[in-house]
Amino acid sequence: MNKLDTKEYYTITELTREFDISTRTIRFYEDEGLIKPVRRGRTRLFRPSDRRLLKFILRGKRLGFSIAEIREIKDMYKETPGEEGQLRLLMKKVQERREELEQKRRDIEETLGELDQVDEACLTRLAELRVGS
Amino acid sequence: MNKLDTKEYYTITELTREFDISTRTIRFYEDEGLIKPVRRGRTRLFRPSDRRLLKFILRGKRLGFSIAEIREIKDMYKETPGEEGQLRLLMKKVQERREELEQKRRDIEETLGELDQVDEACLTRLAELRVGS
DNA sequence: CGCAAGATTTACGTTTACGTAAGTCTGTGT
DNA sequence: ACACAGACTTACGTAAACGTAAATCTTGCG
Repeated sequence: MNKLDTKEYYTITELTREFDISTRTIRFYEDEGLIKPVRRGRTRLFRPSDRRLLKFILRGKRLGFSIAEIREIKDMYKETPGEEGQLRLLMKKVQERREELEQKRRDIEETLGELDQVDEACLTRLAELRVGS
Repeated sequence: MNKLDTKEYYTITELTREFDISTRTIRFYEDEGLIKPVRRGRTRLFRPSDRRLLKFILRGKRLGFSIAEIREIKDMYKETPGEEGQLRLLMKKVQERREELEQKRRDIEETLGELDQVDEACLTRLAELRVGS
């Protein structure tokens, strides 16, 4: 279906180039148990699912989450638990993360607003220079 | 005008309590040149502007920015430069940060969407349990 | 066959952002 | 006068997230 997702396997360097990260970083994530590529001999082979996971990790990093937090969030996607207590616990965690993300979103809006002000001040100043202040 | 912002000075512990951080953290930010509280003897006195700056720093941290990045962003607010070249440079930096923040925002939306899915799956599962799956 | 390219493991090094003593100093209440 | 709370400096310690170097291993190509 999707050309980008139909490739059987990716090599580690393909991924480092696509995402602009080092091999060390990818291997580190594997050490941390976040990715589990298959092997041909000693060589790692990354499936599309591994690639998606890597994307997920990097997205988390951009949002300032630690490896531990990314692991926790990843675990929430694992499988819906069967027992009610576990379900409630999971929903609680989901809610916490949601609130955290909503806070981040507010932080972003505020910061963007401030940047807009800087930008406007710059434009004003530029106009002044044109006229000759 | 604003009660929360009319206090002349805040002590370091007042701020640690308000923002739930340690004195070490605040002093560290001062060492990094981000805050410059005045002194009465050796004791630090934080003005409302220092408090706002601290808020700004913590907001940056929540968004995953490093101290160095926060410093850079803070410097963008400093004063609108007079020279055209500097103005263009500043506007370029502003634009870069803006794009970065917009990326973070997209990341947040995606993550929130996924969390919603988890939540829904939980609710479905709960309903099944009620009926007796 | 031989070698350069790209993969691997092992392991020590480094930066960032504080944590955590240890020892002082100072103002305030009793 | 004295203790005690709260602030300070100095400085070593640490967890997280990789960077980097060294020493193999494998494999396709001329």
